[in-house]
Amino acid sequence: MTSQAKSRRLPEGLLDSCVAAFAEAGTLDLSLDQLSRHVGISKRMLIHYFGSREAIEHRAMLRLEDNLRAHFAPESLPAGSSAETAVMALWRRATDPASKGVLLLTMDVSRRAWNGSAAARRFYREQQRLWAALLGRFVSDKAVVEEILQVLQGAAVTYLITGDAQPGKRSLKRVLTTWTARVGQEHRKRHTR
Amino acid sequence: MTSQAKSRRLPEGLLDSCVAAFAEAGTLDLSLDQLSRHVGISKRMLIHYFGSREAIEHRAMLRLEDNLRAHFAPESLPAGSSAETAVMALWRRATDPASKGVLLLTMDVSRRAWNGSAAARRFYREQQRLWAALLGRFVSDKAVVEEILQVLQGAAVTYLITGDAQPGKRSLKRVLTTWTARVGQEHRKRHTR
DNA sequence: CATTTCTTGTACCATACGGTACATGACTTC
DNA sequence: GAAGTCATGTACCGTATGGTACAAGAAATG
Repeated sequence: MTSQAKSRRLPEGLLDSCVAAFAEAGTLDLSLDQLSRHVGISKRMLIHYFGSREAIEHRAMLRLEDNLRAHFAPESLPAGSSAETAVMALWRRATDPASKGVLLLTMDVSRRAWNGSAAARRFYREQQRLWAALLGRFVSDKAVVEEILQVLQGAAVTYLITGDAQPGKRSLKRVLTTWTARVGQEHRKRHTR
Repeated sequence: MTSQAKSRRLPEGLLDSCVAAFAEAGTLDLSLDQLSRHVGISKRMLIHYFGSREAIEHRAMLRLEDNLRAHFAPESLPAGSSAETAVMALWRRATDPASKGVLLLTMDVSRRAWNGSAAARRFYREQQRLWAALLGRFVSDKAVVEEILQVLQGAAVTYLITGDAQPGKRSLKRVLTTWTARVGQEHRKRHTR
């Protein structure tokens, strides 16, 4: 017997309902009873379909990963836009009130990651990779991409706790403008030398 | 009857033992049974002294706040050092393996803050204020202080999850060097104009 | 010394959790 | 239509949790 002991084929939309419930709760720490109430199916059947609570969490993470990949796809950004407008668009999308639950949920997964959950760590790594690739389309300097990633994470924490998205926005803008300024400057130097 | 229903005078060192146990666990989510085992006192007596589980958490947060204030006191930094060396020293201290539990614990409090706990929110606000004041001693530009705060938080998340303190270190250094470069440049401009 | 108050251990309670046993009915397949 | 499989509800189990009842010593206080 391999790792997945048993997991029947899920009814249409069940997994999405679970992810939606988790997002609304802003955490994966929903009891099976609460979850079952939310998705309109008995706890009994949840276990029946998924096999275990852990399996629910695991599959929910995978599905969330897919959703995020679609939500933050490169194509969804205005093509050919400057780095600054692109990052600002990303930040606006991340802090969209309608997506707050999703942001909370991803932060909850991050917590599980720093608490040692292997699945959560995988999720985090993948998420970082996704964002790095996305940013890399607009920012050539890898060090700057790295810095933006750090700022984004910190800004998300600040936003979730204080409800204020402005500090993050300002910091991101600062990073981008100083970078573009420096790049332009080096350009000019190289050209006038 | 006011808010604190009952809380006897605590035995010497009890609160510190609790904070130490929380730090070792890296979270406030320790059951009373586990906590009692750690501090060598019965669960019965924990409730007796503190009044409730919630009170334990609350007082532990306050004590942790004191500890951090002492640990990151301005005097503890090399006086008259440059902004960069100061921030690097802070980062080194924050990511000291011996303090990993404390860092985990503060992040756990942050999680409680974004989950709505009023006490945790207060802790977070105070913590931000403390760091901002500390950084303000070395960095005059408030926007830069704000940015460093965001980077620090993001860097802490990255460090806790991946175990790698280098990305944070690099990003912090980047912020500082570009800032000092810009400041020096403006200085020169102003002087040579 | 008698009485009251404080301290502590043991045993317990109610609740919530993830998960299961079992029964019952529906559906398929020969 | 008999036999087996699947889907589902109800009732339950074992465990962990925060917290309490109660009793019995220990210490203070008249």
